[in-house]
Amino acid sequence: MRILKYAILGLLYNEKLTGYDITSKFKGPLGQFWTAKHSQIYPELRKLTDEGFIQYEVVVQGTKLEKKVYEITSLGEKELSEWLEKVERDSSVNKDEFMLKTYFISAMEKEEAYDLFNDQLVKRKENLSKLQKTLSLLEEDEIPITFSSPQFGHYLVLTRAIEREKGYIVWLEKTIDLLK
Amino acid sequence: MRILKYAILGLLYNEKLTGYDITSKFKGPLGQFWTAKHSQIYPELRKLTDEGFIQYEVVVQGTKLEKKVYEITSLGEKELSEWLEKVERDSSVNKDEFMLKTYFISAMEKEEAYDLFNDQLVKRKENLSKLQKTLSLLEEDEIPITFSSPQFGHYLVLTRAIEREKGYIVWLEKTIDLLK
DNA sequence: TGCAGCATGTAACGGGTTACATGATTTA
DNA sequence: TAAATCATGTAACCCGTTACATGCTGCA
Repeated sequence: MRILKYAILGLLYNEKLTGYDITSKFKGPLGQFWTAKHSQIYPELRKLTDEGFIQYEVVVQGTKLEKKVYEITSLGEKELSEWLEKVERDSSVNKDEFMLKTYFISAMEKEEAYDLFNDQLVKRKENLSKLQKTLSLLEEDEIPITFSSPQFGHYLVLTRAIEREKGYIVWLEKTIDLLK
Repeated sequence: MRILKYAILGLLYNEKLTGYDITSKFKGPLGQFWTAKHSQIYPELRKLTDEGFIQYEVVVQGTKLEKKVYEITSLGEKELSEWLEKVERDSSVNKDEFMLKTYFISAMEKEEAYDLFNDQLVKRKENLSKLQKTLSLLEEDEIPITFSSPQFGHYLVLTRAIEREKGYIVWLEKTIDLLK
């Protein structure tokens, strides 16, 4: 129920951002666990502004380009806190089309399944190395990663995403062996 | 794009099922990676019937209760195969509300974060033990798990779900240690 | 006989994607 | 100067959830 609302409030908790910036954030590590397209973000920003959870300032870039720089209001911070405190009653299912296909593996030719699993293995490895590069960059910064630094959440999400990919890869390799 | 369509076709590949049966399937291990409510399933069954991918037979249960038992047509099998062969160009994001909150951990009180992580740990452990019980039952059956037995997909999905939960739990425990 | 589970549907609404649409700025 | 990127919006459509609505069957 309107989780995007909280994602935006959370992003604005630490810094002022434009709609475009928010869209970009979902292309980084955060995007491993939540995403939204700009076509969803702009109407949501409008709505949050109307509700008083955020406000914006028009900043002129160059000579003509007007951009809206959003910041969270105290009302918005309160709203964010309430969501953060609340435990979810039922964690939503992680839909995975590849695993759905796997469930129906008996309807495939063995060779076909082999190809499909190898393709998935390549993709997962690509994602893993991308994530590992991001982690290296984060660790290079030398900024100590402590609780209550905005880096901390970033770091936790990255390590979780990396471990998740590693686990997926191990399982894929094990399964590919069974298909030989 | 209409993945539920293929989920239903896949389920009907091995056995004849009613709408209710299909709904039940999503409550089992398959539901770890894909789900749908009956309110989505019945209209989809209607659509697939109109498209000629499935057909049904009315069976009377007891004295009055008429149920529709669906089976896949050869056209449906062809459609299913095409989907199974095709590699996904972009694997969809696994949305995870808990990880979204984690990204914003710097906006939480330490104690609050601690409670949240412990709650998640309990939930994940519960899910893990449920999955492990299901795996035991599957292995008790003594039916050899070979490629092209419908059990194989079931087995693969279960082992993947179990490994996924284990990885999540390890990460949660590691993070809880950091919060002490 | 009462209750859990079997069985099937529809309606309203909200979430999310794809496509349409436009224009400015920065950098190679 | 061309291309990539920054920047913002809308419209149509599909997917999915919640809620509404009904009735039968099997078992304790």
